[in-house]
Amino acid sequence: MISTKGRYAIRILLDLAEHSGGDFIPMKDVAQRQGISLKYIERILPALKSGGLIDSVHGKGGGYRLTKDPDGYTLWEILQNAEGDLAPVACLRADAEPCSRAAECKTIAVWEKYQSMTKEYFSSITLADLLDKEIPNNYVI
Amino acid sequence: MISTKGRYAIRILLDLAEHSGGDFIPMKDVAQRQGISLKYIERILPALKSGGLIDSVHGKGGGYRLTKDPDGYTLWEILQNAEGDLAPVACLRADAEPCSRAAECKTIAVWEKYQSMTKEYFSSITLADLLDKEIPNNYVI
DNA sequence: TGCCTTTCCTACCGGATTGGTAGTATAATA
DNA sequence: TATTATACTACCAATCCGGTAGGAAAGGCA
Repeated sequence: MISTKGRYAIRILLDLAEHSGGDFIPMKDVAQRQGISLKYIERILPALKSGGLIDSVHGKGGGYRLTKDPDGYTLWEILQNAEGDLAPVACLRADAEPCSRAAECKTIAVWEKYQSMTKEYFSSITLADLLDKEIPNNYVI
Repeated sequence: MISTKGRYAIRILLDLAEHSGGDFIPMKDVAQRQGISLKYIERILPALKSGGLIDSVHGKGGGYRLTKDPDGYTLWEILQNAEGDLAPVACLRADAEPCSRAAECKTIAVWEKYQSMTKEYFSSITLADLLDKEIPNNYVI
């Protein structure tokens, strides 16, 4: 299951895309807008920064900024950076020890295909796609 | 991620499909063949029984038995019974409390589509499909 | 009746992960 | 040097994972 880390990462980057315009945005503002604690945001961002998705400057006037245009970010790369591995089963994780039953395993192909489907799906969606999805005020369920 | 519960459930049902032929099979045998502890198997099976996927008899000559032909079991129904909910994010779980940001959520549609893709994929595969997947002895990677 | 086999049920347990919070250090600016 | 913001580290409660343990209950058989 995709945890809050991955979901918040997407929301934070979306917020930056909406409010930045090239400036550095302090996370204090994002935290307030998104209703996520500043402290928790601070724990999520380092992974995104070390992945090159954002850069930052300290001090007054500082904050974070996207390094690319919104259509340059796929959900797949955001989730990979925020969550680490996104494997459907333990034996397909990058750090998995080799399985002794691999030779006779009848299900591994099922998981592998699911994994590649997952990668394809999230790779097909960019931040820019989500930016368009503003829901009108008069939207009624 | 799909845990051992779901994966073992598939392996156990596959084992029953291969070795049953209508008889009740004691889990002692399945445990030995599959290399899973009997005690752990005993914790997985009640969910499958209450879901109607298998039935059982006590005592000598007893054990478990499939209630349908192998092509009547989709991986989806097996996983649902063994794992419970298979939602990609917390807010799509059956027991989720309503999200206060739902109205402005730009990502919910992404998760919903992923969930339905997942359901479709695992619903398209039956136990019988996996039975055929015997890997020949001379198979070389 | 008693014994054996097998399912069924409940409790426990160590380790990892999740979803945070707290405190402080460090960098940059004014 | 005061302020603002990121960066880093430690801690914490709750839950989940992957089991183990001990027995109770049901059914078959001698």
